[in-house]
Amino acid sequence: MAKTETSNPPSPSPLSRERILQAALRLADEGGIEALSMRKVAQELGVKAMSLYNHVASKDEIIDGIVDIVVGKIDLPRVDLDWKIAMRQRALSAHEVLLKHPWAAIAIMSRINIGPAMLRYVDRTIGCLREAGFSWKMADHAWNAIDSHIYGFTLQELNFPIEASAYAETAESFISYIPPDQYPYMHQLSLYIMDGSYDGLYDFELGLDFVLDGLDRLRERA
Amino acid sequence: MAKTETSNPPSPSPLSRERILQAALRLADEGGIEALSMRKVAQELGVKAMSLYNHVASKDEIIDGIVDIVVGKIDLPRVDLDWKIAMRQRALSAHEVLLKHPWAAIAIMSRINIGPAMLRYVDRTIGCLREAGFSWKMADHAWNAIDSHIYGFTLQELNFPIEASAYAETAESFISYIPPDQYPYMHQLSLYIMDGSYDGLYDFELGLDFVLDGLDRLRERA
DNA sequence: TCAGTTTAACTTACACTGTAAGTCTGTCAA
DNA sequence: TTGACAGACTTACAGTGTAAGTTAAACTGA
Repeated sequence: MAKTETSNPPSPSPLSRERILQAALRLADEGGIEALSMRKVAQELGVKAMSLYNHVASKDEIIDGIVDIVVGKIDLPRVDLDWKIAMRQRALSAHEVLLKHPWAAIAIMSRINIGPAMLRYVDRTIGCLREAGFSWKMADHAWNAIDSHIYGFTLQELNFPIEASAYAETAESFISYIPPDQYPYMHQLSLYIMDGSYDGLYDFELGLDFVLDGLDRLRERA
Repeated sequence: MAKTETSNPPSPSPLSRERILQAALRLADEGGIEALSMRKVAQELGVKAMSLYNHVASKDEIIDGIVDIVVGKIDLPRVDLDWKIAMRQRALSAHEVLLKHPWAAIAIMSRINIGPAMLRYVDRTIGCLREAGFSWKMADHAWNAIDSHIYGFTLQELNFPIEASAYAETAESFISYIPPDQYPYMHQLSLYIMDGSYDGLYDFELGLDFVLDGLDRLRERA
């Protein structure tokens, strides 16, 4: 007899670690990481929860996996460029990627991640700084200072609306919690944001340049 | 008849929002925020879970409450000091407090917090900067840049051992994940940490000063 | 003093979570 | 044809937050 057409792919779409991670990533992007459950991932793939365990060891492994996928989207620093330009590009790319996956920054900061993309990312960063003349110790400190700004800034940003127009609205809805007699400065600032004389948006590059310039002076002194 | 001795305090230790928050804070400090459940908090107080709802609206309100308690422990910036000194003291105090309550940094960064301690903390910070001559907009940006460093640095730090000796051990346990051919720079750096030629500890004040110095130059230029 | 109201505890129940453990079925090699 | 195995399945358990209803004690006004 002729073989059935199912013999090539044993099922219309066989489960795999890759397909599970993609589905989980989709769910996290849509509803945040707290919307991620084994049952929902399974449902997304037309399968029961326990079937996932044939391909991944645990939910933690799934989260580690999608974190590494996201980290893999960050542009690696180019060693052929001036270190400051390379670090700036890397930071801007990281900032952009983390905004696209709002759950990711916290996931990265609250767990130890040693996926391949993360290791490559850190290795290239330290390498770029080392080649620029930083000592091992200073390269390590520089990387830490830059990333402190990337993650700290982005996390603060994610707690607030990104759009300037929404910002004025948000200020308006919060102003009732900020009586002028108790919190005079915050009250005043909120008024400025509400009447549009200031968009309230922060500038990622401002703090980034403070750090990069400081590192530059340190490098020249050495 | 004489009144029973229970008439003064109706029970040996009546439940209250305050007592609930203290118990929750204790639990979070001991086992992290994921160890915090309504049932465990209740048990800690010799009571059943649902009784807590007579005093707090939800688990979220408890978390908001303990976050605000922790924020309240941070030294407020003193307006009578030079802004840079005041901001440095505030940052060091925040860093110290966040290390004492390792769950708090993430809780602060991943939720909108408008408790009284937080409002006072932000108000005094903006006020201090405003009195130092920053415009409203620049005061806002300055506050954001400084806090990006505080939270970003502390969160990275919390994922790693604080003790120098533990650092070398940690490097040793992770080195097998870092083959030298794939991650040459990280491998090298790990070796330096393992053999003790570098303690691997980061310096909170390094990045902090980059930000403060950058802000200072901005202020002088205005 | 007694009835009525209020407070704050209680129990029960529901829908959800991650995952340990065991079962069934279809494909392939020998 | 048979045995192995992979990969799906079901069931079950201990945990979660909290909606809903109940009970018992304490305070209040007549």
